[in-house]
Amino acid sequence: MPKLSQTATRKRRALPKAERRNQLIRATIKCIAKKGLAATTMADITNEADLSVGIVNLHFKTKEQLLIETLRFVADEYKEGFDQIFANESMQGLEKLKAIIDYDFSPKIINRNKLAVWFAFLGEVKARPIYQKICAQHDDEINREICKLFSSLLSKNSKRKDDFELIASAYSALTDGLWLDILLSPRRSAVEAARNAAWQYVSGLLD
Amino acid sequence: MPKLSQTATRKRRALPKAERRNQLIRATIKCIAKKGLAATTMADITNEADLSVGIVNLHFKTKEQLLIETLRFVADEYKEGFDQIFANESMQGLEKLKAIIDYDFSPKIINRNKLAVWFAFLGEVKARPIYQKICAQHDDEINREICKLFSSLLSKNSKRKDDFELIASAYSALTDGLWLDILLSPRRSAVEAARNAAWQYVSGLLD
DNA sequence: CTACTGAATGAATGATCATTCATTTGTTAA
DNA sequence: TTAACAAATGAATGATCATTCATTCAGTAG
Repeated sequence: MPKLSQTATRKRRALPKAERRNQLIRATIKCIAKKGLAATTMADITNEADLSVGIVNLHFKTKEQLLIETLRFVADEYKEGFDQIFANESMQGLEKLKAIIDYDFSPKIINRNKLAVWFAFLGEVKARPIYQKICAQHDDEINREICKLFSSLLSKNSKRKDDFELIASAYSALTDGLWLDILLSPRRSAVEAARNAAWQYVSGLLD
Repeated sequence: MPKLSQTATRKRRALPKAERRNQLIRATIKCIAKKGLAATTMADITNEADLSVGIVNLHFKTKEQLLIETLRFVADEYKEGFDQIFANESMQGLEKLKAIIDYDFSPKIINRNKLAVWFAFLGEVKARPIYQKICAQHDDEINREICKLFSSLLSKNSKRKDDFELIASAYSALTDGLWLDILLSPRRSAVEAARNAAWQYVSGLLD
């Protein structure tokens, strides 16, 4: 039985469920970036959110569930911005690819906390099929779009027109690798250099 | 006080220290690949090695130390093979780069357990400076060599000769991204495709 | 104001796990 | 053969942590 009246400085306010869940997910992202996936405890997360320990089990059934939804949150956020660009029919071909590159290295995506979360989960993928599934779902759709884009971009390039699938996966791998680079060595210049590297790869293909 | 005589089926044999340490590191690699870095316990590791729980603290002071040396093991192993190729003076320029690509996608390096270990640690880098340091140490040296290589390869290419640093980091990022790809979707064809993608990138630069 | 609802709290619980160390066993030098 | 040493064992310990749930409290309908 809890003590009767603590000197509780905490203000209690009921928030819409969706907002509480978001608040907890944001706290989880911060904690994973700060302490790592392995070392992040429920107490860390609820402290970061300035809430009580019991609350995770109220809004998410378990810690595992919170982690899964945190991964989904990060993945969905990326995909949403990506889809917006692809849905924009006023852009075509190279212009669209340029927009994707700008997006991939914009402050919205290049956020060290979120990059840390993304790679923390990727690192557990072999052991946790559920993480694998969440990542793969988006990757497949993205890959299909990128493939289409390169297919049309290269259709007039007799030398490379048949390699569009290989090129699309190289492009995606390059982006992943550059993100990892930024996470590992957060030099001020790294983001600009990464964007240039991605752009140079693409423009080199289209000579 | 331990019980006096179990029906112990385990054979006890003193092994040279270095061999026991290697045995434990190999078991750690297997466990991290199977259960993930977060979920791997000392009991898992010592079970996998068919040894008793106390042995890790005998040969490595703590679990953390074992993990650090496991990361170092994987990193060193890669670097050793890389250095061998670079030290071979009978290869030059493009031939050497081709050898590096072959090495990067050879069975020695493309081992899903080791890839899983590598990315598991990378995912914790932001939270654990020591992991960062171990990875960065090799990366810097490797990057310097790759830079030199591209610098000489591109020296006669007036269009790209000044971009060799950008190109070298794109090349390294591409390799990392392709490894990640292989870890995530272990299709039978992925390794061949990855090698081709890397090679295509390089040959595209040299037209 | 009162009663009701359900969000939020946090002490308590029980499970898991790294680490310790007294004891056992293999190895080797005398 | 034996004594001395070092390697290995694994039960016990204590720390950490996720989860539970009785209780508290804020908001609201009547």
